[in-house]
Amino acid sequence: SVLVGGVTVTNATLHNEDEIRRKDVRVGDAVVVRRAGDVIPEVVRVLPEKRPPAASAFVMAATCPVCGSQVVRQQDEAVARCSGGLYCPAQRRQALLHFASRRAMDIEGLGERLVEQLVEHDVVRTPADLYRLGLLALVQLERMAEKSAGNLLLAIERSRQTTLARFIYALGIRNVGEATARDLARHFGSLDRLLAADEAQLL
DNA sequence: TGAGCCGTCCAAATGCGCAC
DNA sequence: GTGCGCATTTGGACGGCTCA
Repeated sequence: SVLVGGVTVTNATLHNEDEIRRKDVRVGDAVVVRRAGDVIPEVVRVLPEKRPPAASAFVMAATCPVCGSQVVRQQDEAVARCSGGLYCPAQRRQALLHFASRRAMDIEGLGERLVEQLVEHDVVRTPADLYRLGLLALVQLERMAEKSAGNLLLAIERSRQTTLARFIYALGIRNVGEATARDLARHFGSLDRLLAADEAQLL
């Protein structure tokens, strides 16, 4: 951690692998960090005069550190992704977090720590599993007593009453954000018609 | 009861794909 | 080329809750 403008910074973004190469950032380098906006810390440049002799170049991992699946980077894309899909616990966690987020299904109380536990204990594998959760399973978890468990179950129940647009957005399909989800919902009108359109496309 | 934990929200910047 | 939408990044404030 370092102090930048009176704020402790523990991590700073470098955007992607290409950016690391463009700025020639190596492991062990001293760097200049600036705050973009209120809080976002950004690595601006390297201080070459402070580079340790043993500084090594960054090498992107070939396999996912969580599930061991191959790391794939499509041609013309900047991002490298784990190819494990929902088999990968890290991807499962993020899918659940996105599903529950306020702008998606808005399940209050389902945050990072709780999702972490649900995935770790294999209680929840897909978002659909959330709707099969019971009080007994929840109160086994850390920092989850009856009050919290009850509140969470209520929030999950409430989320059943949602809009088609929110549901589509909650699925976490790449390149389908809120605006696209709204467009799809407006165009198809119902989930059945959307699914039917999908099947018609496959035939 | 109070300390500490947890979840949520927000800010600005940037990369990228795509439509026009 | 421009504009839009999506995704992602981090720290701090705040309210609700758990637990010793």
